[in-house]
Amino acid sequence: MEKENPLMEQRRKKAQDLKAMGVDLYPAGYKCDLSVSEAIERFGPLDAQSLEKQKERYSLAGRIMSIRNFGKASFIHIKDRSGRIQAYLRKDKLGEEGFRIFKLLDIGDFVGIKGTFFRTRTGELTILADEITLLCKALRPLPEKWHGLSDIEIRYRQRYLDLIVNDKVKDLFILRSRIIRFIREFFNTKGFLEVETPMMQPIPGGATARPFKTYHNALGMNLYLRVAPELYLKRLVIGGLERVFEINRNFRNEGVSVEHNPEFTMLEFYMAYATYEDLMILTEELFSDLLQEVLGKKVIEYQGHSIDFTPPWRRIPLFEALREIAGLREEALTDIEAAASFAESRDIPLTRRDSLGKILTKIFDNLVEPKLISPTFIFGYPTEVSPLSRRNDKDPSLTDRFELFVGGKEIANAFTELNDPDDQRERFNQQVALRESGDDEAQFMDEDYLTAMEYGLPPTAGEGIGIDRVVMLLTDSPSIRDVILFPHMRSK
RNA sequence: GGGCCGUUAGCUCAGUCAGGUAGAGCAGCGGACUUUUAAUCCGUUGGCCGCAGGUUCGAUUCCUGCACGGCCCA
Repeated sequence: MEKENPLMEQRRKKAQDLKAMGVDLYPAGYKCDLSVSEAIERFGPLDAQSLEKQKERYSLAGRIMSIRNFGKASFIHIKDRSGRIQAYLRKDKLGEEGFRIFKLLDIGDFVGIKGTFFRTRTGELTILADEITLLCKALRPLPEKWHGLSDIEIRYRQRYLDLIVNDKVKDLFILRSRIIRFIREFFNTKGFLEVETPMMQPIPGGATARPFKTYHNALGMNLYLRVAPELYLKRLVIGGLERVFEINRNFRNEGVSVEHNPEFTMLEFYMAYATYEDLMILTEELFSDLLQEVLGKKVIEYQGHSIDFTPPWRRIPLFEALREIAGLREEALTDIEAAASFAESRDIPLTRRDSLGKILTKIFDNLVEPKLISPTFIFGYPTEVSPLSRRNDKDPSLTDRFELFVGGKEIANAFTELNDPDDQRERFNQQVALRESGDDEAQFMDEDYLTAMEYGLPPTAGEGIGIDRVVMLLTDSPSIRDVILFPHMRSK
């Protein structure tokens, strides 16, 4: 157990004194007449004279955030979920004993306050307390009032302190919640059914990523935390649900960075009878409505860039982007040697087993992706890197797939689904071959999914959108850790 | 995994270049103060200087290793 610092000893002493006076340090509940914002809404518009006439008493509750003492009177600010408000405590109003109890309270304690509202000399709406009730004694001191809490490590590890002290952090997570609520409503309105599919899967599929492994004792089997819900959602489309979506966590066993957390929130949705081109239009509508709803505008500022989401967005074939933006010569698109030497000339590291598609992907990630600031659909991905996507009718070496890039980040991945079970089997076989040659991100053979597919997956298009990255964009956050309440950290 | 940077009081930070046993503001504690709001004024407590070694008469400071964090790269 950690040694208590002197500040905590003093607080414990005060707690003892309060207890000795018969004060309950941790009472159950408190009846609040108003939240802080309701109080401000109701009494904020009134001037000093009209407030004088209001004789009704109201109760509020919150955490003490500051105390300014004046001998026989004090000003404090208390904060609840909705805001902060000042309270004025006077010895002649609280009484001898009430004031003595108040003097034993600290910043960080929760209190209930009952009284009437008035306006101070400087015009601030304030509750004049005639009763103060301790609701919870805090034994540890809060971070400092002026500089607040800025140590990034403490902010992430003890997010509750960050939330108490940094109002902007609270606002950000409220916005995150509104974003997710809007997305949910958007899909519900369009006739999509929200579903939940397994987080623990016997065969991890649906994405090119390394899974976390776990073990089920009673069943005596290995399970994997899902890297994507994709194959289960498509089983539901086979089952006739036709329009489904899921907003939930995916787990990928990879390093952490400003753009990666091992568990992250993904939206996936599937729409029968649609194509990936229909999804481009749907995605434009989703974002443009989302921004209008939660920000009231369609243009955002992200890390110094102004980004306009007004549709339509740019659509660039992958190979054209590689030529025009990365500066790759035409022949390197089909010649692995030329592509590899181009990559090496730009200091892009390759491994020996990298296929042409992999090399082109790496060139894209390094040279094109960072430059795609305004919303851009890149489409026409090679079949070999798209094992679940339908082949393009005109060029079967490519698939009907797009990725959406905004602010130099990949935000969404979508395609017309491969629904030919024989082709799917071949693609799985290729993945298995990759895995056997040492690529532990390659996918597994999934016979159960193939069986489902043999019953008939209607023509369908599906898309995944990284929710954390969307929240990063809309809150101008440089790191994914800023938009996840409890980002993963090494244990100390 | 590699490179660079950081870790000093509850919080925010000086001090480290040039080694001599640690400072400020806020918070806390004591005192004055019944309309303040970073309240003010007087006084004052508080530190394994991330951890472990090494060099040295002496290390928060120099060296090495480790831990945790940040950024960049893989």
